[in-house]
Amino acid sequence: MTTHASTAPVIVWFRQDLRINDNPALNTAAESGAPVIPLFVWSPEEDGDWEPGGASRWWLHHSLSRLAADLDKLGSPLVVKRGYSLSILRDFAKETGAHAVYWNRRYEPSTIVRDKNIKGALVKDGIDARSFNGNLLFEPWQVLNGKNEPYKVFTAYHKSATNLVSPPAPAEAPKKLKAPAKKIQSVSISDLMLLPKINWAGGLKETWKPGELGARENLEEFLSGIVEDYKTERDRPSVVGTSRLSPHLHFGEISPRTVWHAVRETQKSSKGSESKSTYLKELVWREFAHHLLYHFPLTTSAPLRHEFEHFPWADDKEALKAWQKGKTGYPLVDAGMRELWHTGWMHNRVRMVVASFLVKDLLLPWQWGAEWFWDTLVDADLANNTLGWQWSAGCGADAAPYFRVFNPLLQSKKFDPDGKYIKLWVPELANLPKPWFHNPWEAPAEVLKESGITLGKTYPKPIVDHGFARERALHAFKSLKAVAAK
DNA sequence: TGAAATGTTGGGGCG
DNA sequence: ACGCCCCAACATTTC
Repeated sequence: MTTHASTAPVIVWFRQDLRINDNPALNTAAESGAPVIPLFVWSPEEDGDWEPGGASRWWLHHSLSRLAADLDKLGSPLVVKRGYSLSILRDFAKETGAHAVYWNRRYEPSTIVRDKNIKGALVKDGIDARSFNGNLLFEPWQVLNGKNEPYKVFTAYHKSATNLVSPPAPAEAPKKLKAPAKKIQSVSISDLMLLPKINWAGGLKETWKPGELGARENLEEFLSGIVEDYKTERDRPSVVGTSRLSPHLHFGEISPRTVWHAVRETQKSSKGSESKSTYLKELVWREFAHHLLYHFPLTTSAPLRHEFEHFPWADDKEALKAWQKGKTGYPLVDAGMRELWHTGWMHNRVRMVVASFLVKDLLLPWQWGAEWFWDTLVDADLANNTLGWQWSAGCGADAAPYFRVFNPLLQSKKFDPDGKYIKLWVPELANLPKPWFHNPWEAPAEVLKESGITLGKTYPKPIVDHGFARERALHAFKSLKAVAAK
């Protein structure tokens, strides 16, 4: 095959690396001097229980369009296909005479199995099938403790990982790509039917710019000042105090190496060094999530701590619905759930609050929350989503102890003191004066009347009393310990 | 990356 | 001047 290397094309199989910068698979292909065929295969069935949800599909549609435009400019258009990855890759390699297929790794359990299988089949066909690390700072198998086992505690993982390797500097995009000699059949991105049939994506469109350029812009804006106060401002949902890179990182529109090095670079020269370290640590949390998913693949649906299999979860679909719709009667919770529904994203501080509320106040299974987030988040990511929910439920690695129950009222007063966030997303409370927008159920009758609010009509009464719910949750947890002791 | 309950301390009012 | 009490502020423990 090496004899054909300059004329036989290389297929670059795009997946969750929808960018042309710092893309090892693409760069290796371009540097080989051979014609490069960029390929995307839409095969959601292969994601098993975790087919991309509605918000993710919307994002993917737009991200693919941007990638296609960038690849056009580089000289070799994106080929889009629909079907089973294995048969498409084999047939397509045959059809084009490709001698190689390159891709960047993904780490979801079902993807790993699939990709291993594909690699084996392609190699059997005599094809140079190679995978690269384009999506992580540290490979999950690189970071192990003294006993050669995966870390289960973040601080230990963080220390070990950052001591072990310093992430390589990002590589630039290829200047141009050699196109294959023959024109190649492709379906159009619209044919993949990724966009919703009913147009509910208006809020997403207002909020986001999918694609590599949008990712760059968010990074630039973050670096131009926000990052310096990240440590404190990241906790205030009414403020743009975070990088808002999560969906871009999920789809690989920007590499974690790029973000890591950009932040490190400014850390040398300007202020906010502590805040920048805090941010870098968050990037390592993302790594930790992938590390855990790789080593504990069952945790997408089962608790890592087995005693939680016996947890007495409630089975209340009405309560779930109230939570999903942002009608729990707790303004901060409702604001978060409505922000999610409207924008496909939720501020991280509020994610912790709504997750705690679902799991501890409503006693509903964390898996229900994970599924809802999966469908509604534009940054839905199996590793991060799994870690987040297991952490909130107290059943995961390095999880918040179960008795750590967030008080939605205190969180609201602490992090949204002026109610800006609440009033943005729960406009029916807009006229309520301080402090009653935090806790309308405790507001004097005349205040409610003046603000045009009738509890139970214009805004719900709390669906559960937090004080009672907290005791109930602690009691449920105690029963679990009793079972575990037997 | 929690919150509530309980314990401790120390300043000030007051007899 | 002194002891007592109250209570806010802070610290520690517990869930």
